[in-house]
Amino acid sequence: MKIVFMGTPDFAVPTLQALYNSEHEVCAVFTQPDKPTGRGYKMKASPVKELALQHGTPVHQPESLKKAPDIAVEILSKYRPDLIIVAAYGKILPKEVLDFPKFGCINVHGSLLPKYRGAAPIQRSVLNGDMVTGITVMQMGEGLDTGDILLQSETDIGINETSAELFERLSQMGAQLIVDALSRLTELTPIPQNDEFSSYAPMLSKDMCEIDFTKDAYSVNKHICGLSDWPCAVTSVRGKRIKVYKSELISEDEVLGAPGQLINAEKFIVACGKGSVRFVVVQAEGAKRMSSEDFVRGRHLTDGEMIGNL
RNA sequence: CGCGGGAUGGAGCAGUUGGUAGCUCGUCGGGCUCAUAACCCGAAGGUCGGAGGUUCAAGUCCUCCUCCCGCAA
Repeated sequence: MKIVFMGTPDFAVPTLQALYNSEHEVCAVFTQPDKPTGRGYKMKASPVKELALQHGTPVHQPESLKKAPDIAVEILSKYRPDLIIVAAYGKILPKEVLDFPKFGCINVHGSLLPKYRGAAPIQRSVLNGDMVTGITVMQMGEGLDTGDILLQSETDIGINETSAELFERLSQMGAQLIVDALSRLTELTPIPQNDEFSSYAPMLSKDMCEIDFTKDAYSVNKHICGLSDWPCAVTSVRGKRIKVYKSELISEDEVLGAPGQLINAEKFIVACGKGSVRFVVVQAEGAKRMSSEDFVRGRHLTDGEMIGNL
């Protein structure tokens, strides 16, 4: 089949790679426009664009499909795809595009729909402390992640698993599930989503990053896991901000100290409202990401010291 | 040319008004111990990111460069 692929971030890369490895033909790729980003505002291409360029696939980066559906259709007319596959593209597809290919548009989504429709399904599932999540492959409709479900695959979320780690796993699962779906596309029966059980997973923002140690240890741990790698949970040590990339749940029920108190400086274990967590990977301002052992070593932290809220 | 912090033995940090480089850990050797990631004794290991400059003297001051990071997008 001739396929047009639409996607942007790392999550979409394994799926695109799987398509390149398949017998299908990726005739064009759509991705978000390059953006000035990082220090110095250098222009940066999306991960999907990088992969597409390596394979010499034509890349299109329209600002909006919805505002100019005629242009989108004009581009698609050049390729005449049988199918469009969408993975975290980040733009709304207008009806004209959805209806263009013979087999319509198929989307890979990082949650068990109808749960967690929207931008940040993976992080939200971690933040909320869910035990299970998964991948949904669906036929796209006009609403936001509301299309009929073709295939789903579940996976457990590890107790200390970060969003970044889950991202990696789910992106591989997504690629596999798309390949499955393609191989038996005509046999699959689309199942409508039950809107009653739907929920929305809004984008993450930086104002939610501060760690609240008055919460129980399970929640604090999930807060840290859910926000890693980005935007990343933050707290402060001796008046300086630190990011916490990875943590471990140490204990859950006992009250071990004031919330935010270091109960084991050497191991970087911090008391929460109930229970405690251990910081595993942290990063100070101006410094590299490092293990908490290294961080603690140079700073000579002491037991009983308070973390956060400075 | 968005704002700002940093680069010091293998790792993480300190280094005061410029005067021969310290700390915690690791490594190696030895000791204690039934034993240990524990404890004791000892040792090795640094062109202080790079290039210039000021000075009797520069990790410390000035200039340029490279790399890393925080904020903001």
